[in-house]
Amino acid sequence: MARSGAKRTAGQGPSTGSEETRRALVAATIEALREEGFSGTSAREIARRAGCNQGLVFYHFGTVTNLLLAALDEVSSLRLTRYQAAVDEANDLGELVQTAQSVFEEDLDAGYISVLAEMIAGASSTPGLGAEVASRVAPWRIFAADAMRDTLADTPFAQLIPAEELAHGIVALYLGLEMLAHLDGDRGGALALFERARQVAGLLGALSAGPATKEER
Amino acid sequence: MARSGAKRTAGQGPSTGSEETRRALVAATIEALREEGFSGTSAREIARRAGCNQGLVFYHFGTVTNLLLAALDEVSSLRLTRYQAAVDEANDLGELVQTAQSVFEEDLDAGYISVLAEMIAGASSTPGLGAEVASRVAPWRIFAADAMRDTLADTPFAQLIPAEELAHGIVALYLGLEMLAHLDGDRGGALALFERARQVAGLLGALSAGPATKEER
DNA sequence: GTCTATACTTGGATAGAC
DNA sequence: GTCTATCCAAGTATAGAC
Repeated sequence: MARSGAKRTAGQGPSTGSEETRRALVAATIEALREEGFSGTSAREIARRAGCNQGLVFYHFGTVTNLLLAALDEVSSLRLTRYQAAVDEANDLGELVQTAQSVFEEDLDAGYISVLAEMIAGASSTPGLGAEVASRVAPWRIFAADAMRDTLADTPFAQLIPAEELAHGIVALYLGLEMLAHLDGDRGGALALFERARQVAGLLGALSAGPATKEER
Repeated sequence: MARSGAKRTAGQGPSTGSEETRRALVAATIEALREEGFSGTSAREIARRAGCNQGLVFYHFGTVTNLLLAALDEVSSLRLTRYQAAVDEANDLGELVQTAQSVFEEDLDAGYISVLAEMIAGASSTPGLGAEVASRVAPWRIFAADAMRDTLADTPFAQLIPAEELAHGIVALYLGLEMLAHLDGDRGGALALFERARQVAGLLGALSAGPATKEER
């Protein structure tokens, strides 16, 4: 709401009024990117969703573009943390795919990947934005590569295809699946693929590990 | 240029002045979508590139959105024809991947998939546009499914994963690879993947067909 | 830090001359 | 069919009051 009252703990507590507004603006930007797309995410639309005045966008972030990037930073940080936690829980390829599916559905529901997709697509329209977005997408690829490396370490696939190449493909596929699912409001196609991947992963796991079921490490 | 002179064969030849202008506008729209993105593709920007007046966008297409869709139709028709020809030439999975790679580079150079990506991303910002875009993307999936079916018909993969599911993934991957390549102006990641896919395809082909090299059908 | 008001620009769309 | 001129809405950004 960003009104004036509601004084904090006075000693500049964990979140000042200013920080509160910044946060509200970032959250509103994520929301707007997801629901209105890049070109629909104007300073006025953001402020409306944040429940504050349009001028605050410029006071706090200077330009709309900066706020868009702050939103992308927020999403990136939020999701990479979540992805890491999810991957840490997975013990084999099958579990990794299973985990990826839950996370994918979260992303779809919350529109996080929409934010990414809108920023990538929107980057063409603003000089210099492409590089900024690219530098924020890079960690996603690094994360995916690390995850691939860890999970495929002692399987024959590590020799067949390098983790970096596979990671590039995984990120691209994830992005593409999100866009298609969002486009026709139907995640069925993507979910069927995850299901199939899980099944194939189980099959491959059984083959490469031999008849032994677990604890062979 | 869309000026008045240059009379045609008088009997309403293969392209009247009107048709010429429509074509110029569509071509300019494709160009603009690729270079300026969805939000940068305004009636004025399009007219500037077409070398004609801004009002003609509305005279010929009613709204900018209609012109955008006409551009998407053009790209879709152009590329599906090309894809079909390419697939018809391929005799096995390896050749199919090889063909897909050339076509992918064409798409990247000409920006055709950028047009698709921008329209998908931009659809969020205009009510009703999503459905229009979706109906124009559907043929791509159908095409991919048919291509998969034909190529995998007598391999064990046909049993392992249905053509429709695979097709959905292929389209998503293609779209995602294009967006990433366009974002950081580097197609290396995508090309490495194609290269790897070709290699794996060769390996799988050899396995599933046995030691025989060709003409086993 | 936040709000109101406003200057300036760009874009969608139409009217009317040619 | 095409162009010029114009209206109106929406967007970015800034100034100044509170």
